[in-house]
Amino acid sequence: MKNISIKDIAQEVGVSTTTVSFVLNGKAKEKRISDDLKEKILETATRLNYRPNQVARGLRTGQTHTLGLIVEDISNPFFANLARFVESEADKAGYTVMFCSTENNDEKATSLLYMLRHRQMDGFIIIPTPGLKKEVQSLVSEQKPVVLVDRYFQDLETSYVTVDNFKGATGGVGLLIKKGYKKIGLVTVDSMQIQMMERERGYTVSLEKNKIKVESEFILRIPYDMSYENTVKAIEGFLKKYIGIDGLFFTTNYLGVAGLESIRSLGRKIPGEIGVVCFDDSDLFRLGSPSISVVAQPIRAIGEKAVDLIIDMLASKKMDPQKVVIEPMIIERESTSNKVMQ
Amino acid sequence: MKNISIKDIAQEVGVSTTTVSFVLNGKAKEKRISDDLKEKILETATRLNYRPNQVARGLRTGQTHTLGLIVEDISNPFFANLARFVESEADKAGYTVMFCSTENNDEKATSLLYMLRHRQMDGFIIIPTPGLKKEVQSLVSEQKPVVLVDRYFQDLETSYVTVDNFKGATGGVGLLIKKGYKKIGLVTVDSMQIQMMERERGYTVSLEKNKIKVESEFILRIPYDMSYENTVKAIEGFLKKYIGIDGLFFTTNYLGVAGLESIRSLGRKIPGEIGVVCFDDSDLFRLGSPSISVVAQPIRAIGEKAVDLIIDMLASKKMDPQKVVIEPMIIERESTSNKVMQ
DNA sequence: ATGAAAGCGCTAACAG
DNA sequence: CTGTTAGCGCTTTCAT
Repeated sequence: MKNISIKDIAQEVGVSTTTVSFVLNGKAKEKRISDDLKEKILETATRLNYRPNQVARGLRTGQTHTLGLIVEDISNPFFANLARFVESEADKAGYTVMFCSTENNDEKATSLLYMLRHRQMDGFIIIPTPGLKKEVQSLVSEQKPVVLVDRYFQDLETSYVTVDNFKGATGGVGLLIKKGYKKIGLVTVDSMQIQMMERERGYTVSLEKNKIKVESEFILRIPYDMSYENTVKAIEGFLKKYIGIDGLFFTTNYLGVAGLESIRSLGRKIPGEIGVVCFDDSDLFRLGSPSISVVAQPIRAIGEKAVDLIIDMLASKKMDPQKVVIEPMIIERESTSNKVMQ
Repeated sequence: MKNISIKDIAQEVGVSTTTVSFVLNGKAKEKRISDDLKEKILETATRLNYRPNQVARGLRTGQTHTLGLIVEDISNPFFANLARFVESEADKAGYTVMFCSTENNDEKATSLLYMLRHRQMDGFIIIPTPGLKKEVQSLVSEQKPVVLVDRYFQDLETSYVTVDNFKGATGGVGLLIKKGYKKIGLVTVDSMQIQMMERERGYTVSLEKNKIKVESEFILRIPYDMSYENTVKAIEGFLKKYIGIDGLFFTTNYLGVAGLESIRSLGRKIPGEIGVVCFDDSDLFRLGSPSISVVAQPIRAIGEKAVDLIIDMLASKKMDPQKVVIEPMIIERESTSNKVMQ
């Protein structure tokens, strides 16, 4: 059974494809096509089970009604949730989303971006890898709708949606300090990307404000591509080396997960021996025992805002950079009970 | 800056678009185009930064090199991981994937499937909703490459990839029995879908084989669309009503998560007062305290197999139904320590 | 060894 | 009120 086209309908009804196209695109009124004919065309389309070929339409109109979403890793709960909200918000506006994961690899990201461009995406929502600046740059200079999410490039004028990373980290570390933890370590990604730098800055400033000396050995930087097992080992080694550490701030979810595994395997007690706060929330942090205090990102708001910005750009044809910063939420749980209480 | 097309290259070099197309598609040899010309065309294409328009190519060739993946909920870790493996396996074969979530809603699934068809996907990997049989049926009868995953329709001949749900459930419940738990409850989805029916059958048969009477009140069925909060409450009520229950088998990950929350809020101890096994693995189950024994699905194998089946169909044009059943893994953890040991 | 031309399915300016 | 026609960018048959 071959796909039936607008031509088949035209033939069946005995009119031209133009007329059919007009009716099908709701321009019957505008083009003053008789109601009788309109009905007949509509009825025939339904009867033949007509499905417009979006590829052809895309070629003709230059609009595919598809958005490209480039994330770091679709299996990471943060990005998986983001994807879900992006998908449903885009759907409301009649757009579909094409997802891809970069694994934070520049080459992969670049080729993914090319691929999406070849496929004529109408807009791009991108969690950029560190070296993607040039590619994003060219997208912007070609006036394509782009919104960066989670991170951005400081010296590149683009729209972006991100959480206030500095404030989140300050709040998270502040919570540990408030509860009496004094020797607080930081476990972060070995990356110069803005979101991580800001979280680290939040950590540093929070300590300084509380007159706690910042010890650079208390900062552990894990390369992004380190395996899960090695990450667990690295954190174990770190904790064994700096016995004095009584609190830990993780700058992202998967580091927190690995950290919990390390702490458990060392047999240390949370919060008795070590207080813990992690950036990003998850089932494990919420329901694990003990539950883990977190800096939670309002993922729904981030995803919806990113889509809304793109849709606005598409509608208005104005690409002026919009910078949206959303407030994170500090959620206090068992992992930061008062230190003195222990 | 407008996108440059094959025509621009032809003009620049001073040949026809045909020649350019041949060279670009690696048919230079076959068409015996001179090496000089070939080089010149290639060089010009690179210099002008030519990017083929895949929409146009798709219209012409009828192949979009895109697969549609319809999952239940992209934010569920099982599906998020599946998506990731599907994506990377498809990428190896030069295909891109378009993801959509149905939320197990028939209408949404139907319209998503239409949408993907309009966009001329070359193949479909589908986690079907209960009422999607007709749509899948028509896909199959139109000789489109389709693979169902996680579940399938018993009276519809299609390719599918699924785990051995019966065996997994038997093993999971068997583990509880082996450890001395006698009054085992089942928390499942109120659904007639095959994967859930098989898991329930595994539960029943496992009890029967061990001469334990199956009490229908010990089976709690939660509607798919019940909110998380209400699910937690329902499980709490269930546990309060049937005090005798000393073991619980959850047929899917999100029910397990809700169940842990219920058990925690009732203050019951795992495994002291209640043993727990859940279908599907996650960070929470692996790292929570206590850790939870699970029936884990080899997600990577499932995703890769599904893609391979589609790619084979595409290559061979043979759509014969392939039925792949993969072995689940029983992972024993703290939540099923010997009952007598407590 | 290379090019002309048709056509994939759809839209829209222009004609009438 | 409806039809003719050109064309989106690409592939491919047929001709030369």
